[in-house]
Amino acid sequence: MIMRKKISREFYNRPTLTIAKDLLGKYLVRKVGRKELAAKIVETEAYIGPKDKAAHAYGGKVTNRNKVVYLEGGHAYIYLCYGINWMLNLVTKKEGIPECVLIRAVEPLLENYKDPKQHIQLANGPGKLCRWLKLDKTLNEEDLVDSKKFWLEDRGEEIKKSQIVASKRIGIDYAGSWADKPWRFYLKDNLFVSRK
DNA sequence: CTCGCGATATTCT
DNA sequence: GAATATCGCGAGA
Repeated sequence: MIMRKKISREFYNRPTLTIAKDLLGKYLVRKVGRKELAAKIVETEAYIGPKDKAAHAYGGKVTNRNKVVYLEGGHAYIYLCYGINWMLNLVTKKEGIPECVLIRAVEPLLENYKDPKQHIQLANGPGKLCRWLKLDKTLNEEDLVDSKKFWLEDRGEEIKKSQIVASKRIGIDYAGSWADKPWRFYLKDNLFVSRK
């Protein structure tokens, strides 16, 4: 018997760095037609609002793209990067505070698979996990607390503090000293994280 | 194995 | 017009 508890609004109304760490070991559930895809989160990055040069909301600016980040915690912020890859973010904190957590890698839950190597390759990167979960702009601005298509679950997995590794974020060298913040978190020794 | 680069579309200057 | 929170391929070592 697997415990399946949908994550509620309160979860998202806490400090963003805390949420980024707590998300490890939680599950994303995505409903496509009759099928349900589930994947365990193994890697995240925090983006802290107006003061974080690497964040889209740096300086408190609002654009058509990033306005979703200003919504109440629990919404999905999905946008296109490099014209090809969708990125999944979870909005945190109250309305008006533009903070979010980028989901960088997940472990797909599969009943059977032939090649373990392929299994790992399915979702070990922010663009790939969106492809696997069939996430695109139609899911942007989706409220994950209410949604019937896409939400998060706690399946009772406990992650010990010693299993969480903090490191620098990836792909944001343009952000100067902000690029050095240890705001990327992943599960130690997990094969599904995007990079070592 | 590592490295370099092109794809491709949305956004901002 | 330039930049971008990436990916996958192909060349070379």
